[in-house]
Amino acid sequence: MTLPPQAGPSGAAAAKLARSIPEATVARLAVYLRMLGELAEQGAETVSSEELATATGVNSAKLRKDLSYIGSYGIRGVGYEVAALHHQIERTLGLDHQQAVALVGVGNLGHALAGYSGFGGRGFPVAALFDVDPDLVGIHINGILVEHVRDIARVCAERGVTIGMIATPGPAAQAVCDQLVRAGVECILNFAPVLLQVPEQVEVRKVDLAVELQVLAFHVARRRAAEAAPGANGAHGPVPATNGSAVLPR
Amino acid sequence: MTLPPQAGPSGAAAAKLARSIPEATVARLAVYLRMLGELAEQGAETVSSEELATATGVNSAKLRKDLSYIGSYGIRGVGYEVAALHHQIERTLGLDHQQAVALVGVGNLGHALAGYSGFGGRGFPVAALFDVDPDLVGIHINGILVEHVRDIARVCAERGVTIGMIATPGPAAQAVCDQLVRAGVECILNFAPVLLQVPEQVEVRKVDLAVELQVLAFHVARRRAAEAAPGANGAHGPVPATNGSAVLPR
DNA sequence: CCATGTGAAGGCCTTCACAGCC
DNA sequence: GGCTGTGAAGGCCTTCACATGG
Repeated sequence: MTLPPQAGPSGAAAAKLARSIPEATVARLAVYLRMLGELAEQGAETVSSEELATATGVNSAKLRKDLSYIGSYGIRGVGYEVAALHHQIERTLGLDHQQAVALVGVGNLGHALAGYSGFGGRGFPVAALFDVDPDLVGIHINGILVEHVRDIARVCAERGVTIGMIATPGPAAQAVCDQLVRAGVECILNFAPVLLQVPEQVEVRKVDLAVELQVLAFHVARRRAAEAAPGANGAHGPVPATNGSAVLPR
Repeated sequence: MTLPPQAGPSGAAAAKLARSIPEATVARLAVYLRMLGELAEQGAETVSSEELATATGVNSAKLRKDLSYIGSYGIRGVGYEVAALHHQIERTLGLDHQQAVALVGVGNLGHALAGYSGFGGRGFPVAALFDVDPDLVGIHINGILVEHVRDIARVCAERGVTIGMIATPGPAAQAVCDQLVRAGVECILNFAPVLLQVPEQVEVRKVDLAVELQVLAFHVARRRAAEAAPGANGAHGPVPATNGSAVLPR
């Protein structure tokens, strides 16, 4: 939001990236990208904003505005060329280069993440696994060796890891985070229920499953309250397609 | 900010819940709640908005405004009583009643979620597990029997399930969702990478791990572009604690 | 004609700044 | 004196509506 990324000017491969794409838009671009992949598989050549918007659950005007941030790749009167748009979004999201991911903490959740095909299949090969538990260090998960947390710096540097995922218990998370930062990791996806302290240049996103459930619990409670008190306003008002947001900043 | 919260009218157990708490606030209340729990364990009696805000990574004014939606439980010149505030937030989020959760899909991710202690420990006991795989149906995970998806309606009704979690592959998700809805589930947490079609009264939140990584990848790419082009603005501008949001509405 | 791309309006949320109360 | 609670201002994002162009 500060920091207008200043387009890569010189050369034929001038990256668009014109000026700061809103965070909300970036998240949706990833969603559009997946749907475009599916459409391509189905043999579609073009999509209209209306179609793509409906398929991904957004308003078509919003979709067009989102796409306008990455340039004008639509054809008026026709729509968007599926393959070209797919390619442009990939470029914008930086998915034209693979990004090696390191996962720290292969307990319950971490083990599942290590085996999650949604990562490697989408350009995020899990390049390293770490834990402190002697029972885990040395084993292989999905063909990847689990190494000791103390080797984070060396291993991440060797394998060019750019993204770290933390799935340790809360109390261990900050120390692990510090290690990752020291190893030069620029972005961290944090599953531990703690606020990570990082230098400004490091980007953190937090996924908090307990918070997700609590937000849902709130909606259950709200509905019950509305049913119990039919008073005043006709309180059965439909859920207004609220915009959930539980991935918190650092 | 319409309608000043109007204290509980009739009866002792008058539900507060005045009028629509912003969605963003609800998510943060859950975060405050966890921190209040930790503070209570450490023996703290009161916290100031400044302390609680710093500990949870938000602005203190925002925190006070958030708390103002659930009523005035602070003491001017002092702060908030930890135990009382904890209790009020629990009430607001509907955590004073346990909510039974059903999890459909105990493959990779689902298996981890079934064993995730962060749920049961926070008032969300996993009351049922479902899958279609004959190798999985019949086994126990964490002491819970895996049942066949075809029994969703009966089992959920029997056990009073109010929240469903879908961790199936994408193509299976919609059918499972329909089953859960038929079983009377009001809220769904969806880990499958598809847009679920539900009746208005059902609330869906989506957690999409691939999207999370793609958003981070974007930031890596952005930073690289900025480094490659030292032009114009002194582009090392710090990442401004962006507000990630990747849990999407239905 | 039909669908994109976009200025302008509107809404929600955050931040400021200070009055009010302990 | 210190900290809460909140009107007001500001910013980001969404939505509308239409000019633009294939």
